[in-house]
Amino acid sequence: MSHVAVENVHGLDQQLAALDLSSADVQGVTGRRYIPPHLRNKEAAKNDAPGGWDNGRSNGFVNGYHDGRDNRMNGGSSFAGRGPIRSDRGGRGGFRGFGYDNKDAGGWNVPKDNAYNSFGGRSDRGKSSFFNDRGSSSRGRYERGGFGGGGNSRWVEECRDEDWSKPLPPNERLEHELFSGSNTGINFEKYDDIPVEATGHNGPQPIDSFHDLEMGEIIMGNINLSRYTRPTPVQKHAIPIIKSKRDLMACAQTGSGKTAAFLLPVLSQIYTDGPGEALQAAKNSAQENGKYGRRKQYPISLVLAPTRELALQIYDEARKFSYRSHVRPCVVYGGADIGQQIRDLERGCHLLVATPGRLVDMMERGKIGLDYCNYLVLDEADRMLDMGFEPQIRRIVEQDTMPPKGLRQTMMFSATFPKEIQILARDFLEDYIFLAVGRVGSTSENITQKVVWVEENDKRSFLLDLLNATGKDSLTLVFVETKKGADALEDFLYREGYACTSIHGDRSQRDREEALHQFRSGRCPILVATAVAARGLDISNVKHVINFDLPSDIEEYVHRIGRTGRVGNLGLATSFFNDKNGNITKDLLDILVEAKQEVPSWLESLAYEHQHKSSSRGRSKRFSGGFGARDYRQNSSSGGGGFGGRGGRSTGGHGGNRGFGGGGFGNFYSSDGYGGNYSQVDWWGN
DNA sequence: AAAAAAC
Repeated sequence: MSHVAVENVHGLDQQLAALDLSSADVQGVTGRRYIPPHLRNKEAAKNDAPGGWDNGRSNGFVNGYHDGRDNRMNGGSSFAGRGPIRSDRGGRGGFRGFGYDNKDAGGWNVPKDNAYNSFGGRSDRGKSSFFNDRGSSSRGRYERGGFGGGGNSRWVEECRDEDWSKPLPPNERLEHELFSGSNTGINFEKYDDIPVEATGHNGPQPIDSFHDLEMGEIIMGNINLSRYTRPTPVQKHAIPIIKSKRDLMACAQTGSGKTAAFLLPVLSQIYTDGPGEALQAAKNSAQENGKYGRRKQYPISLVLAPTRELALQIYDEARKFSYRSHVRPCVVYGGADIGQQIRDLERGCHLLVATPGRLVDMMERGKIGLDYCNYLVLDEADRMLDMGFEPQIRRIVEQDTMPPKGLRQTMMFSATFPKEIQILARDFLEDYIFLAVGRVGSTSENITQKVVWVEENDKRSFLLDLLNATGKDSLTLVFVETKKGADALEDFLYREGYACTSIHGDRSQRDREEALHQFRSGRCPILVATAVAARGLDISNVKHVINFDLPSDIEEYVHRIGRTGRVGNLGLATSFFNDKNGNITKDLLDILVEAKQEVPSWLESLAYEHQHKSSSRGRSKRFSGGFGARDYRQNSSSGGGGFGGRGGRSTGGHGGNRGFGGGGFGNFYSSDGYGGNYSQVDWWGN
């Protein structure tokens, strides 16, 4: 294989040295011969690794993981010598029953009970006999509740003549809970010159300040509490578009504030307009079904997301911006107790965040009616409309009681939006404005992107070196392609003494949420993840995203690395590339060039080879099968443009790699059997 | 040869 000849120039040691990590305290690189970290200092490990924490790495820290960290105390003696505890795994730490279980005991919606206190201060509310029957401990939570309060006639009366534009009284405890998070403020000042494209007739002027538009007392109050100073570029444009009741397809870079870009104007509009017909519908449902527990909710706004954790995250944002309002946000998603979710819905639901499957379930159970849903948001819209999700979206949007397009307002957001999916998306939009902030599908220049050649067998060793070079207190997100691969890598890292956890679709929802929590909190600063964590998740302090396995399409890559470098912060993304990744070569190269990143000359050469060997490759495979007769390939962004066709591109100037670009290197690869492989392989079948 | 999304 090609590796033989590459080794001297692009061996692991040289590549590591070139990575330029901030605390590049990488071992085993000094000598000529690369020594895998887990084979180094085996003797020393026995002596200087008390408790086995750093398992042979004697440079004083293991991934910034201190002996003094408090997770150590959770370990029983049985963990001596085995590394940190994974408190999210039942079998490992014996630690379950502390964290999540505790939360569970109080009901997963405990925070929402607090949210409901936003109705507090009205001592006359919700004192139904139903809740008063309960024991004192639960009454404390429920008696300030509002709409869900059981007695229907009272509830109906209370809902009458409410002015939704006026804030409800503050609640200090809830306010603290919602807004004490650390990184709510977004600093996007330096992006004023970002290119913006808005097409569609009569688009409104962008705003420059949150005060430029009348968003109402409640929204402005919550913006202040969130410490938002100025709108981000996507917010500047999307907010006035949504406020002027236009449909919208919006593309903006990862981490640029898309969630608030739709939540703020939608909620603002709901506060201004009030509940309208939805209130009457819920009232009727309540009257027809006298018993508590039979009521159907008619949300005014629906937000759909492709993963459960993202839905949860959007819901958490919605809680902030609905503080002190009459709007009660809810979230429903699979893998969690549906009974709990139903009970929560029945306490009132005006803005619903959902994953598609569970929402369909709720609709079929008669718990949710979309008849009065005036606002529909598809977050990560290209994912929501791809082959896996499209039927469910049509089921929800087109084949039920939701108002048709034109009557409802539809908004779509994503960082990537392949042309093929944009065409599909038009089915759901009416007279929409297309908004592109930055170039669609491009990456933030705040992210330093590195691509390194690593053979499969070297990946683990290389990963350990990267982890060891990562500073303390910074989070590292490691993406793999398969769920099995995630488990295997997590086990490996665990055995090597790293505080890590994992998230993927085969883990229980409880474990998934716990893993994310452990990662977010820094307790487990390494998270091994599949695509489930690629999109939308906003985790502060992710310093390094590692593509242990590169994804097969470039959109996935863009979203993955977008977990770092958010809201103006700097981030690092390192991708392991080898001859299994030929399918992404060209698109990856384009992304690197566009984001003004250093391009390894071997990647350039490979892209050139690839272009020659198979001209019709691109992202087409994702779209060629699933959409019937329509030709979605016509716009494939990866089809055109030859190697030499990229204007203004310098092929030299890549430092140490100079001299290996150009035809010679490429010829070497192809003569070595590399190229021949690629023209044949269809990556997930055929 | 995959991930995700309901039970």
